[in-house]
Amino acid sequence: MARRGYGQFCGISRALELVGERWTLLIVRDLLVGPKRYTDLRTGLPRIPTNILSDRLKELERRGLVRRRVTPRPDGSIVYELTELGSGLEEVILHLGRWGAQALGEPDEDEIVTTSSLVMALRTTFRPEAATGLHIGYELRFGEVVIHAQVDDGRLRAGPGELPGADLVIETGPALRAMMAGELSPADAIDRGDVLLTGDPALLARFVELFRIERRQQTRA
Amino acid sequence: MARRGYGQFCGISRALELVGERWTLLIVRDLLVGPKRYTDLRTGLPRIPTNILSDRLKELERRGLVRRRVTPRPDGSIVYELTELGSGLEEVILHLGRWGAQALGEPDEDEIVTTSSLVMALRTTFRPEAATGLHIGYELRFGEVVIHAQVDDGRLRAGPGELPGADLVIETGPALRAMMAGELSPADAIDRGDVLLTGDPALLARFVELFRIERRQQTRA
DNA sequence: CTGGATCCCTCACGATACTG
DNA sequence: CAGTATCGTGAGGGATCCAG
Repeated sequence: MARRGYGQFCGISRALELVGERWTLLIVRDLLVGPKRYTDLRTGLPRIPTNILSDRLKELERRGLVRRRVTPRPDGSIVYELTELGSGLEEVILHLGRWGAQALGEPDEDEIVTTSSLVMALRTTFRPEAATGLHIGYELRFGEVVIHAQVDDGRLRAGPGELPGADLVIETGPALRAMMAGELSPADAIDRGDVLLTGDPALLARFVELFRIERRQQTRA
Repeated sequence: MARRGYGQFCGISRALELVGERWTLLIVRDLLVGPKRYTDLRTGLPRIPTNILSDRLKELERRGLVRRRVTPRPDGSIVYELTELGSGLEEVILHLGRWGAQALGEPDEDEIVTTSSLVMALRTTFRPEAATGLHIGYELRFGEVVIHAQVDDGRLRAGPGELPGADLVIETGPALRAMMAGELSPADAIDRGDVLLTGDPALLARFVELFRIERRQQTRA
C-alpha cells in the first residue's frame, strides 16, 4: 500500500503506509500470539502467496516492526518476532477484531479457523470486568485447532495448545460464535450437540459472559 | 483488498475485508469528522483517483458502513455519512493514529495537512486524564487549515473552523508535532518564532499536556 | 524438511479525460 | 458538483523451482 504513500502528514496515514498493505496485519496478528517461523506463518495463512509473505516480512523488518532472529542451537531455526514498535499494534488489532466480529455471521464454506486467529479472537472478546475474582482454565477445541485460556481475576492468558487440568474442555465448531454473540444459548447448544464438554458444564455459561461479541460498538464512552 | 477475502473465519480478517483496501480508512477518517460531499472528500484526499473514490464509496455503502443522503432543499446536494456500523470504527482509527503518530517524524515535502486529518490528530492524541476540571477553547491554524478544540472537563469537542472567543489561538506549522512529541518545548518554539499566539500564552504549555504523542505505546495496561 | 526465489498472469489501482 | 469512461501499470495471485 505504500507504493507512493498517501501524501498526508498524519498519524493515520503513516500507520496505513506502514501496515496497510494486504496481508500485513494478519501477519502481525499471528506474531502477536508469539514468534513464528516462516513455515508456521504459511500454515497459519494458507492463502498467502509465498512471495508476498517474503516481501511483507522483509518490509516489516526494514520498517522496524519485526525482528528476524536465529534461535540458539541445536535447532538453530529462524523465527520472526515483533519488536516493541510492532507489539504496539496490539490495541489496534484487538479493536479491529472486536469491530469485525460483529460482521462475522456464519462461516463461508471455504473459511477456516486457525490457531492464532482463535487465540486472538479470545483476546479480542475478553471482558475483564466480567472476570473479577474468577480463576478458570479453559481448553478450547475447534476442529483440529486446540487452544487454551486461563482467566485469573480480570486477566487473561490465551495461547495455543491444550491445558492439562483445565476446569472445562469445550469441543465445538461454528456454534461458538453464535453463543458468543448471544444468538444461541449454551443450554440449547449442548442440547443440539453443538458443543461437547468435559468438566463442569456450568462453566460454559460463564465462558460466554467472559468472551462476548457485542452487537454494536459503543459509539463513544 | 477483498478480491477474494482471506479465507479465514476471524473478526480481524473480516474487518480487513471490509475496510482493508487502500484509501478506505482515510475516507472513514474524514467522515468521522462529519458528513461530506463527494467534492469535500476529494479536497481532503487530493491524491485519490476519482474512480477509486467512487468505487470505495459504493462499496462502503453496499457494505453498510456509509449512507448516501440527499440534503433537504434548497441546496439538495449529496452527502456521505457514516452509519452506526461505520462509526464503530472510531476507536480503531484513534488507536491507529496514536500508533502511527510516533512514526511521523518531520513531514516530507510533498506531504500536506488537511482539516480532517488535523481534527483527528487532536482526537487521537487527547488525554482526558489531563483535562479534568479544565475548560479551554483553542483555535489552531496550521497553514491554511483552521480547526478548533474545546476542552471541557475530560471531554473534547474538536472540529473544523475557527472558534470565536477562543482562549488561545495558535498559529503554527510542523513545530506542532515536535512540541506534542516533547521534542521541542513550548518556550523554545515561541522563541524561534515557530508558533504565533493570540491569547494567554500559558495555555500553550497546557495544550501540549492535553494533546501528546507518546514515544512508545504502552505494551498492555 | 525449512526458507525462500522466480516466473507468468490477472486484476486492482492510478492517471487523465470526459459527461449529465 | 458528482461522478463515468478509458487505458496503462504494477502489486498481488498461483504454481513451480531451488539452496541449505
